[in-house]
Amino acid sequence: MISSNEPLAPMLGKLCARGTLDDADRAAVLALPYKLKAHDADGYIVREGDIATHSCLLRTGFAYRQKIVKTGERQICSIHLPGDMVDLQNSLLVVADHSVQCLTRADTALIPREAVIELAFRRPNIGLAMWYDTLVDAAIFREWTTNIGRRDARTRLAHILCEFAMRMAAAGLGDHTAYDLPMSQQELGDCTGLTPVHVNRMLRSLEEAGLIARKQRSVSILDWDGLVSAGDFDAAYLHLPNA
Amino acid sequence: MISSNEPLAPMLGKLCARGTLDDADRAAVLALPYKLKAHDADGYIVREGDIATHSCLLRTGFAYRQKIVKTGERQICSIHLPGDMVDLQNSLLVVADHSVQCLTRADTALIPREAVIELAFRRPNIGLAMWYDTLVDAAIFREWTTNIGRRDARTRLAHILCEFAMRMAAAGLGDHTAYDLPMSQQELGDCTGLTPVHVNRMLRSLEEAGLIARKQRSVSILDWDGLVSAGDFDAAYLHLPNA
DNA sequence: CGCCCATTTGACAGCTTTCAAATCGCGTGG
DNA sequence: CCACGCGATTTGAAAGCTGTCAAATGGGCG
Repeated sequence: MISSNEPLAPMLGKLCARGTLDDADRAAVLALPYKLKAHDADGYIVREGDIATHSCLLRTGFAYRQKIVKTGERQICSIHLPGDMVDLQNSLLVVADHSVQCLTRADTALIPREAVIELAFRRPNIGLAMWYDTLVDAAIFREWTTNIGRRDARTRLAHILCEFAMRMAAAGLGDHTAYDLPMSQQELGDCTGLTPVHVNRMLRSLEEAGLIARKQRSVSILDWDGLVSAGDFDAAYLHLPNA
Repeated sequence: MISSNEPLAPMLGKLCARGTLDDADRAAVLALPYKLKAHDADGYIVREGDIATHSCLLRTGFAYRQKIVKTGERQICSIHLPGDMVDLQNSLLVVADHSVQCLTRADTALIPREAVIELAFRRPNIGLAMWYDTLVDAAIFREWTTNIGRRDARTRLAHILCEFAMRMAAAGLGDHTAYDLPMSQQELGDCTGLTPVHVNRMLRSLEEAGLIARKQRSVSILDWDGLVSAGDFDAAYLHLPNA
């Protein structure tokens, strides 16, 4: 068993969920060179336009990908949990087409880009798991496009609450009926293409329907099946291993 | 030089645009086993829920990825041009989380999934180019999420017209000021999260502003800079090689 | 205790949708 | 070569979901 105080252990856990790794693969992952870094809430991990030199593992804390439009509004394209490899996207594409920013204080491990690529092809099991992981990210992007493009506000919010519940549970951060959501209603709006005012109204609607309860930013799901139905949610796109 | 009547030649062209391939790599790509298939307009290449056995190269014609929501409406998540490897996404994820459908009549080459993966890891240059290609797809998904979530209807349409123009030109299907768009206004609406009626009005608005001209489904861009500005368009996310 | 930011609420405006009908384009058949 | 028919496009009017603006309330931190 791998000691959990290995800094790269969360990455190993993620890769094992995305593919099949043998003992030598596991050791190779933990042997990657890295540099630890701490980030404040709202700190940037990557800025749009950056040239990638490192790939980033989110060890603790939450982060999100965002793009800014002409009017100054922003769109959050995905949320990342502890254990996520936040930046395989940008680091292979070289020039970052979006920013990655911290939602909370966070600890990361920066791994040189070349070391990641070298490992991916030296040990195909690992490479396939990493590739798979980036494709799951892509599947989530597609679902978010669909969510914003073709669902009404209430359904969008119910959907995203279901997604977070499933992913938090899969990451071991709470079961799928209760979790702490480290996001403001403004940020929820930036995820769903809504204004914070309307997010507030729709959350209240979900609460009044008895589907969820809120206390500060912790969400309890009182009626999972009801929320799944209200959110038109089908977890297939998350490609979770034990589903 | 590779003979252009090699059925897999379009794939080679795409991969060369996504990475650096030597002669042995090129020969290995063309040596992939494949089966040719013809599709009618609206025919399915992959259906949501399918178990992937083959990866698909779009040799001629246009295709799109789509997801259907509870109300029966659909969201188109991306458009694919001749030469695109339409299904690396689904074939590595195993269970398709979305459908791929033909916009026009199309010819494809089906390549066994295992052969693709084996080649990717046997020849890292090829693997990296394929991985890169899936990441560019992901970058386009993010931009579409942003487009739909945070831009108004007119801007969305101008943006998508710019994207098509750049990609058509990059694929050698017209220059970036005129191209044939094989989509109905209904389908444009499914790309942008709009109704066909509103697509019609906004296209007219772009036309009246002197930015574009339309004749049937062929689009002429009269004022490229104006359309780029109206569409808040920055081609960086397309990660085109010669940009 | 007091400040600051997030949340909440209400009234109103507006962009986009909805519903319907007319027009146009184009392949088919006489 | 022209009439017919069907789907796509176009247009108008009205409804509605979501956004905007503004102010009140609430909670956390120094």
